[in-house]
Amino acid sequence: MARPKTSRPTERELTILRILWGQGPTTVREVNKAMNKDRDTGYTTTLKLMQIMTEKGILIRDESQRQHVYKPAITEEKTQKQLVGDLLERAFSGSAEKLVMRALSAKKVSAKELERIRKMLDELKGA
Amino acid sequence: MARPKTSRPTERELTILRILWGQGPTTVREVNKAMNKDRDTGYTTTLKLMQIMTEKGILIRDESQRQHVYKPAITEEKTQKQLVGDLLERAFSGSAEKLVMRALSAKKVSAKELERIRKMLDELKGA
DNA sequence: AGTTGTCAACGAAAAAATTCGTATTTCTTG
DNA sequence: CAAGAAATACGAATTTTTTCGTTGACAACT
Repeated sequence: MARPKTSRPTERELTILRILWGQGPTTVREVNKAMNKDRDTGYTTTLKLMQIMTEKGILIRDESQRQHVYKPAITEEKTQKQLVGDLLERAFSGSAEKLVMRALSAKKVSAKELERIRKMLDELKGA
Repeated sequence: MARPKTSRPTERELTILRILWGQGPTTVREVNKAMNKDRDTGYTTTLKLMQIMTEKGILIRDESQRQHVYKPAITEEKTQKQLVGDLLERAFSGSAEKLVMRALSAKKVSAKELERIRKMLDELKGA
């Protein structure tokens, strides 16, 4: 009777998406190879995950070759926006300020990056 | 044969944590009441979740009263930092800049908040 | 043609997360 | 004290997520 309804990618699905974002459209074998740098994962496990993701509409499959080629159905940008927006509500009750604060405390950020973030703030303010 | 150990709270566990952060230490009944504003949830379901969370060490239970009183075992700050740090790695390959950018595009943020975020950046730069 | 290697399809099973019914304990009130 | 209310404990069922073994298709090579 478990009943989640969010269309959020699961843990392993996100791993696959991250690999596809990094490498562009590719085959199960390549994804599985990248997967194994993180954690031992059987080939058929990766295959099954990607088949399920295709059924769910998370991936798109090109079957014109014997080795099917997969790519995300939704852009990296949209997925990331959805994920961070979701965390914003679920863990920060909607406070972007707090989320940003925690993010910057969780990870050391270079001065250069800080500068770019500041520029982004300026642009947002202008708009 | 599913996932290994993740020290990350699950979906429902996070819902409960958020309620406890907002209300302070409280009883199962109160948590369940708040829970039902989001989604229909039986009392025993909430109870069971909180019992499991106590076993896991996520919550601390005060049994001195008949109505046990629960509170988070870890601070809101640490949990949030862990969650956002985790998302940072899993979905943004460690780029805090990108995460902040997506966060600010996912949610409209007031000028006042933007100003406070800027101040935070200044302090980080100083340090 | 037979062997070998690679790949997708399928089904099943294990693990984790979620849900709730029932039993039991404890308190309250008449 | 008895009866009912309210709370916790226990156990099990259900759903989702993750994993992989097995099979069959297909191609390349001998």
